Amino acid sequence: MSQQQDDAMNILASDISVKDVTCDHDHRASCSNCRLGSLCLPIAVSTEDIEQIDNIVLRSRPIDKGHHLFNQGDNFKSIFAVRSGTIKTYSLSPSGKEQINGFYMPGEIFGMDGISDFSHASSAVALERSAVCEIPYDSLGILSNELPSLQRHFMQLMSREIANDQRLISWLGKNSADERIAALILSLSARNVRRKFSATEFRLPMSRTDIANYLGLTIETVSRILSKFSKQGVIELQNKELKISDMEKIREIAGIK
Amino acid sequence: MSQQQDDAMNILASDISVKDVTCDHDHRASCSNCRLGSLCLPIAVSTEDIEQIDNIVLRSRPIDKGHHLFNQGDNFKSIFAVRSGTIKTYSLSPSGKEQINGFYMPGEIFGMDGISDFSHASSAVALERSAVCEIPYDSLGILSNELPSLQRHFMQLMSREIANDQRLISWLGKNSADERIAALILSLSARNVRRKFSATEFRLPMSRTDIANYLGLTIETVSRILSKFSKQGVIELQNKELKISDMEKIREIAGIK
DNA sequence: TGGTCGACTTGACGCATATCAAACCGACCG
DNA sequence: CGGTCGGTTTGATATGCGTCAAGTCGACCA
Repeated sequence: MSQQQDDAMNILASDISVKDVTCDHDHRASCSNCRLGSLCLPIAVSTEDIEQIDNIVLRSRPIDKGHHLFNQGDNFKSIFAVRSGTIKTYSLSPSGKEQINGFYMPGEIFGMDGISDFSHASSAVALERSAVCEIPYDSLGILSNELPSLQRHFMQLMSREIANDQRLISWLGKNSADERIAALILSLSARNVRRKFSATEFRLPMSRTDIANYLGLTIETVSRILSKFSKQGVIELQNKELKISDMEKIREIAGIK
Repeated sequence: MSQQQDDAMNILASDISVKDVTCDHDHRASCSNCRLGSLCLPIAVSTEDIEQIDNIVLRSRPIDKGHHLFNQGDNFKSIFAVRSGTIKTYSLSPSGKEQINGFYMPGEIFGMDGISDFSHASSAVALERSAVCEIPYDSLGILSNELPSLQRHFMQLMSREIANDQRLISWLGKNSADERIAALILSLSARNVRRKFSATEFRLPMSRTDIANYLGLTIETVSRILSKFSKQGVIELQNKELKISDMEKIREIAGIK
């Protein structure tokens, strides 16, 4: 593996936070100087407005791998933005089966499924050491009244979540295991690009089990298909370090997504 | 089939609109006297507020079966509420395959996937003669500033859409064809109940092809399973007229949803 | 150094669902 | 009345993925 790749991986895995968060309550980072700003905040929001937002956002100390931000059924108080690391959300069916609803990476917002009935419909857990910003929903509502652009932005965020979910529904419904996995790889790649990292080399932050669960497959199938892709030369994979060797081919497998 | 059932079917199929909409521009029906009011409007909204909402809502003449309300890629202007009939939304993959995203019945809201980038991510078509209320998004934004409860309600609606989609993701990912079909039947039944109609006898407003597409199955599998359910005596089915004979059994098949 | 454990890989086999093909049925039309 | 057509049902066969089982690899620890 190249040094350049190592660098990209390290940046991806640890991102902004690692040095910032060594103190218990890190209030130094703010929305205005956050490197993710334009991803998570409305572009339309002016500098003064950002300061107001800053005032309501709570910044947590780092969340260790495996620790929960909230659990299914908890009272809904806040939505969250990922600052570093990866968060997965999942729900348990009445019979106790886990279903992963999404993976959230830096700059992405989650927890919006709790708004409708003031109780979280899913649980959120850190897949690696992560940091998040917590945005209390009450404060957000009040602030939205003063900042129409903020309100619009949140509608847009929720709308995007809806569109994303519906795209996932399409994949799951009628695509083969090959297509699903290729599509996931492309999704991770695109989100990496959005954060100005490599489109072709990154670390899979989740386990094979999580990938399988998310895509509605078994872990064996995921493993087999990743091996097949490797043998075909479209990817290179060592543990969780992924390199896309043939982007065109991946797109083709995914159905030109 | 009983007379009572016939009545229920007719009401379900035609609902409020048929007599109202024979004139070209029907402005008589209003949110305040709409029988669906409490389903689609915020319960918290007061009577005076409803009048304000009334002012921004456009009521369309009936949409004939097969006609579109909007197409994928169209500029986003409004969201819609179903007054009568059934609307399906679907998107086309780059390769041209259709994927149905949802079926919307009276009192339900759709079109919210267009907010994020001002362009509809899906198309909406009437499965039968239907009527809808169109709510211009601009007016809604302005009005929301004056009516905080309206804004909250819309956040809730979108949140519910997210939660619904995520539930669908769970079904599609890891459930058998039997479970999917049983779950769809239960969903239709529950939505009927919500509108104060029969839980056990109603008309399937969509074709077998649509059911198959929505659930990620083939039409043959859908047909076979519906036949099997009939033979087992858990449902009775003649064309699109459905009667649930053994609700417990359906729940059991669906996995106690 | 060797041992254990969890995450992952690989192989053999079976089943659920897709695919292919044909027949049925009601609606509409000449 | 017969003919055609779209939507649906039913049957025979193929296959993709799940299931079960065994094996590999790396991390951690005594």
